[in-house]
Amino acid sequence: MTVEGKEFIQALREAGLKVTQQRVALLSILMESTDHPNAEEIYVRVRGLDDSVSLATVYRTLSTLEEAGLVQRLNLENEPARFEITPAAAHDHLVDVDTGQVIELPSEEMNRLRNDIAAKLGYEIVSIHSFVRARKIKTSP
Amino acid sequence: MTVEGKEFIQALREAGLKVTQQRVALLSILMESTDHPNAEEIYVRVRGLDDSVSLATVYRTLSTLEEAGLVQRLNLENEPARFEITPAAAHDHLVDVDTGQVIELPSEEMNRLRNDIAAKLGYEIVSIHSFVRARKIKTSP
DNA sequence: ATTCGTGCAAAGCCTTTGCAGCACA
DNA sequence: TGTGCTGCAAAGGCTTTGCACGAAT
Repeated sequence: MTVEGKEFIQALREAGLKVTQQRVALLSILMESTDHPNAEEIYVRVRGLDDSVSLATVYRTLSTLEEAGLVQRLNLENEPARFEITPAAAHDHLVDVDTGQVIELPSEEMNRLRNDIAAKLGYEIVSIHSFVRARKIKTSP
Repeated sequence: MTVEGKEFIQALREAGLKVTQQRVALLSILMESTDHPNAEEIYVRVRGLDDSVSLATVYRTLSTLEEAGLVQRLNLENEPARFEITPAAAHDHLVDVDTGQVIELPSEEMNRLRNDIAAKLGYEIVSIHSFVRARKIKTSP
């Protein structure tokens, strides 16, 4: 399930979830965030829209939305989980080891290859959780 | 840095680490484990060899060895981290969503492709952290 | 009117850390 | 002998949960 524009209100209904102001606020924030924020960061941003939202609800909502397939969780290392709206096409992530910045790595070829490998073992992929830690290559100074 | 046989004693020295019985015990256990155990499981197994080892040391040693490149940490979802001896060739993992079993997915093509993608963005890969959650395909019942 | 979702505060789980003593180099 | 490592127990960080109230259907 993918979400675009403000269609997430309908997406919530389709998932059998109540459309609460907290969920709308959280999804709005997540839609306009491109930096893969963690729960705490989402919490702060959401409170800019609706200062009644609690951190517990942020966590609960993120889990609920993840289960509904609207949101994807990134488990990087040595830091709290980050989140993004489920992208139209699955993609890997690149984490810059020096800056911590997260870059998306869309690649159909990658997805195809992964599916093939799994299929050969008799599996169908449910979800992908992939990131590389990488460093900027120094171009001769 | 890769470890084979009982060469890990030398590997420890090369890393500038003391060769303690706790580290030897832990590495021995990890070498003979193919199921990607977590810290608690490693702890139990290590105590079979040396019942003086504490859980704190297991955690500390795993972190130390990871930093030295001898051990690799797998951060799956909703479960404690799992560990493996750093494999000769990097590989992805497949997690069976029904059984929890972890299967290794070696693929040179995958690694090559990933390197190319990173290189095009001006990055060199430091480490790969990739797994898919997947389900066995039902062959016509 | 029900049911589901929320806020608050407390608890939980995995992991790390301070300190004093011990083992390896 | 000196430095690094360990065990113990306590603390820490992120996340979940019990409960009573409130909001969405």
